Order: sequence, then C-alpha cells, then structure tokens
Amino acid sequence: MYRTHTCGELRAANIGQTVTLAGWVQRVRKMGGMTFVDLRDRYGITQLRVDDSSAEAVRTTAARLGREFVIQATGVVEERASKNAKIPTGDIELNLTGITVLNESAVPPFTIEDESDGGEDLRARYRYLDLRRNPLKNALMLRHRIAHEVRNYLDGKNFLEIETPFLIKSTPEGARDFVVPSRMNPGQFYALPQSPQTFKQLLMVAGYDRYFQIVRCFRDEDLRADRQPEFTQIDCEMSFVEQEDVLSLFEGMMRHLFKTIHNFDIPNPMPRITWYDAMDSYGSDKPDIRFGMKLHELSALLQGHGFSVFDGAEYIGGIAVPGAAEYTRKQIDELTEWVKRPQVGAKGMVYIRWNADGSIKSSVDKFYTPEILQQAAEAAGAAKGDLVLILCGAKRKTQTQLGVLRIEMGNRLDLRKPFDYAPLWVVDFPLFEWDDETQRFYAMHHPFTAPKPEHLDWYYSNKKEDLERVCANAYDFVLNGVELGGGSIRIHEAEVQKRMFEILGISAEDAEAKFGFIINAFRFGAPPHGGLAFGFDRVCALFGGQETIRDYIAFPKNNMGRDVMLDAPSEIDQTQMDELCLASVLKPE
RNA sequence: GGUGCGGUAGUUCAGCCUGGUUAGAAUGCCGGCCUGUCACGCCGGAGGUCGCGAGUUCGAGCCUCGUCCGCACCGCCA
Repeated sequence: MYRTHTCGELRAANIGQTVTLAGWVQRVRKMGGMTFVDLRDRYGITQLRVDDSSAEAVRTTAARLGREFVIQATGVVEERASKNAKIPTGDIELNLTGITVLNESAVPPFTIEDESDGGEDLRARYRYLDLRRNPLKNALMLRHRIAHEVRNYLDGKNFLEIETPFLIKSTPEGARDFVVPSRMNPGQFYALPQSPQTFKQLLMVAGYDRYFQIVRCFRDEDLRADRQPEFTQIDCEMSFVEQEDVLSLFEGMMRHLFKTIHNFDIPNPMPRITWYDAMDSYGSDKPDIRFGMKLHELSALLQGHGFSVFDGAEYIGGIAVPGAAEYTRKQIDELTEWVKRPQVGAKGMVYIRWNADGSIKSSVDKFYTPEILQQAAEAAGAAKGDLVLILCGAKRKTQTQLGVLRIEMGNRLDLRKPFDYAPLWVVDFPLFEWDDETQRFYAMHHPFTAPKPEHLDWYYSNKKEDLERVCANAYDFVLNGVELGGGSIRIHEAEVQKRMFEILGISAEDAEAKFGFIINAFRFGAPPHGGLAFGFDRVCALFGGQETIRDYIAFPKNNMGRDVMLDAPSEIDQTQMDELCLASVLKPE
C-alpha cells in the first residue's frame, strides 16, 4: 500500500496515529538540525519533519530531496510547535520514521506554485507540470463539478445521454470542417462534427424524446481566447415541445448550476429581450445587462439643424456615460480615436458634455442651441454630470459600434464585475441574414431552424424584404455579454425543410446529396422538436470568473491551433500517405 | 489574410527612445551556515548565440528591413 491518507486530510484529531503519505515535494526548508518538507498531492499539502532524533537513513534521504521528487513518507502525526493557519493541515505535521524516494525529478523549468514564474508558452509545453498548480487544478475540478451537476439535473428531467459519431459527413453550410481521409475509401473523407445537430434530430425521429450529450465538437476556424478548434458542448434536444418548454427547462438547468456551484439565485423568471430590442438598446445580440448606458436613437431630435453629417445619416444614436462630464478634451479625443480604429470602424464621434452646473458643451455647438442639446442629452438618458457619446451612420452598423463603445466604457468605469451575474434570453431572431457580397441569404442560426408559424407567408414569398423579416423561434442564453448557448425550434416537415434549402440557394440535388438522410427521415413521422446547446468551456470559464477558456481545458491548443506539448499537427510518413492515397501538392520548405 | 504588443541568464523582466569599457535585478539552481520554518534567513558561486538572417555604422541587445515564434484583436466562427 503506497499511502494510508492523502496530503489534505490529516487534522488534530489524527494526532498520535502512524500514517503513510505519498506525493510530490513542494519545497524543502533546511534549518540545520531540522528539515521541513512540504508534501503535495491533489488534495493538499502536509508538512513533514525530520530532526536530529530521526533515524540516520531518514536524515540522509531527506537531505537529498529536490523539488517535485515523488516520495512516500511514514511517520507519526504530531501537533505543531508553531501552527500555520493558512492551510487546512496547518495544526499538524508528520514526524518521519521512514521515507522512500519513489522517483526523482529534474529541476522543473518553472515553479509549481499558485503564482508561477513561467510564461504561457513554457507552461503550455510542460502542461502536465502546469496542471499540478492550484489554479489549473481548481479550474478542472470546477469543470468536473459543473458537468456532474448538468448530468444530475438532466437525468432528473428524464434526459438520456447518448453518444453520436465523430466520423461523419462534411456539410456545406457553417464553419470550415476538419476532415479525415478514409483509407478504405480512397479519395473520400470524413468530417468531424461541428455539432451533433443532425444526429440529435434523428434521435428525435427515433423517439428518444429527451436527449443530451456533453460532447466534443470541431471547427477549423481561427482561434481566440474563448475559442478552440475542439471544444465541448452541452448538447440537448427535446420532442413535443414549444419554445416556452425549452426555455423554462434550461433556465432551470442554469438556475440549478448557479445555485449548486455558487449558491447564487438568478432572477426568476429570467429576463427576456427580443433580438430587435437587444440591437436597438444595446447594439449587440449578446448584451451585457449588468449596467445601463443603453443606446438611444436621437435622429428625430438632431436632424434638420444643418449639420450635414447627421442630416445625411440613416441613424443617430447615443449613450450616456455616467459621471464622465469631467472628461478632458484630451480624453474625449482619445476616445474618438478609439472608435475610429478599424476594430470599431466609426467615422467620428460627437459628444455632449452636460456639466454638473447644468451648462452644456458639445462638439457641435454651432449647429444646435443648448436647449436642443439638453433635450438630446435627456433623450440619451443622461443627467447632469454625464457625457453623451454620439455616433451616426447605417442603423445596425452604428448600433453595433455604439454597442462596442458601451462595453468599453463599462470596462473603463469598472461596471463589469466578474462574479456579478446577469443572465437573459435573447429571443425572436431573424431567420435569415442577407449577405451583400455573395448576394444570397444565410441561415442566421442554422438551416434546420423553423420559421415562426405566423411568418410562414413571408417564408414562402420570393421578395427579399419579406424573407428578411421572417423570425425564428430561436433563442440565445446570454450571460454578462457572452453567448453561452443557443438553440431553436427545428423544422420537422420535409416541405418546410426543402423550402429552406431553396432559400439558401442549395439545389435539390445538393440538398439530396448532403442532407438526403434527414429529409428522408422526416418522411417517417418526425415529431415537433427543438433544443439547444451550451458552450461548456465558456460556462466553466464564466463560473470561474475568467474570460479565457484555455485554463478550463486540460490540454488546449495555442493561438495557431497547435498542441505545443505534442508538437501537433505534424507531417506523416510517406507510407501513411500512400495508404491513404494522398499526395502532397504543396512542397513544405 | 490583416493590425497591435512581445522575444535579453533555467524562469520572469529591466536595459532599446538617446548605439560606445566587463549586459543587470529578482527568482530558481549549486555549495556553506542555521532546531520551529512554512515566500525561512544569512554568506558565497555558477549561469547569456540579447529568437534567427541581412543591412546601416568605426562600432548594434539598442537603429532599419526581412523572417520565425508567442499573446491579444479584426476578418472568420450557420
């Protein structure tokens, strides 16, 4: 037996017992005649003591210990002469009677401590060492607890966890697929799933009316701090449900998670906002509603006064920044430059400063009377002492820019606290998005999303403006400005599905080739159904108060999609290439 | 595909703007001292292709260009 206890469990109650621990040497403190060793495992740290009264063999072994050696230590639990209140085991220590080095360790390239001295790249290359550190250990423990609670909740609601295949068929819409060559079918390729979307719908056809899966998904797109090429979703689907059923059940799941993980009560019922209202009020389809500073349209007030930039604009909107009237001209100029960067893309910015003494100063004083400017400031939701920032241009584009500016001001004013949670549903999404460049419609959610029944006339219309206003029973779960999940009521009738492919410009032959299996399945009694999927990594990160998901994944990829520990991807042998009937066209230099 | 920031002891960084003797600090590592430490303390020591390549210059860690790598963001992510 390697150990009788873990390094995190011994307490004063164990004093007098002879125990054996095993773990890693965190640190050795040699005091001359006395040596302390901090022994670490997953559960905590226990102090070991060796002194002049210890056996000769114990003293010589203790003297040669280095960081991260793996040892087994036997001794008597004793009360410490000086206790350490900082750790749970701080009242006791082990007076060693035996010590065995199970394995030595090379000097680690960075310190295995909460505040490591290692840079990101280095820690990534030695991920297994980084994972020994508390911050990552706690992140993975949190991930486990959340997954466990998800399963608890859904199991209690009669959901079945069913696995779906990873080697599937490439689909035309959506993100770029990862592709896997088939040896037995030369020249042909599997694709890795971007989500189990079609499979979960087929499970509904098969009668498994409540399905879920915590499942890996793959997208061959560029990475971000919150985006990995392989990521995990909580994927769910239900039959015989309307939007309301799905929303309330998964609102319940999030409520359960907040309660069990953080003992936090989210609003009941959770706020809902339509996509149109979200765009008009927050300039985003994933609004952060922890703070105000809403967008207000000022077109009616500010047009027709001779300021040509405003008069020619489709939309003028402003946000009121609380207490910012004291901003200096230099600060406002800096903000103006900030919104003009390509990442935001505004042409310029107008401000109205409503000073605490009631006076008004703006960058467009020569076009407007102070009365009009004050009306505009009031319309933007400002009070005395506030600063109104105004952008103009095409409606949705300008709202998006104001939305980005709003988030930036929220950050600057420190209004976005990580452990303050404001979840909401965004509902009633448009079904389609027109793309000017390719001159065609794209599915805003995905091509299996059903149009709202009351919009079916528009759905079957051939006019662009009709199709543009078709809404879907689609919904996003948004938390603190992050889209954590989304879903929809699906199409369950072959005719409606065919029309969808037609609108998306997918020919009948193409639809048959790519999606024939699902169109065919719908001929055999598909129930009405709908569902959603949550980004599990993001859920974990948000519960952990972080924006980057990398720490919540045991072995993540770097910015370039590489695993720097494995050094993958890599070239493969010519024999492997031959077996797969692949030839390299690009000569790697 | 694009933009920004970064790359200097094992590690994290300073030095670069304003080029000039032997490139510093902290930490880690090695050795010595130390019986109540827990970020122990004290003394000593070793440790550098300044990412790589070209250019400018009498002279480049420092200036210029290219390139590779890392991070963040834009595009992209139904």
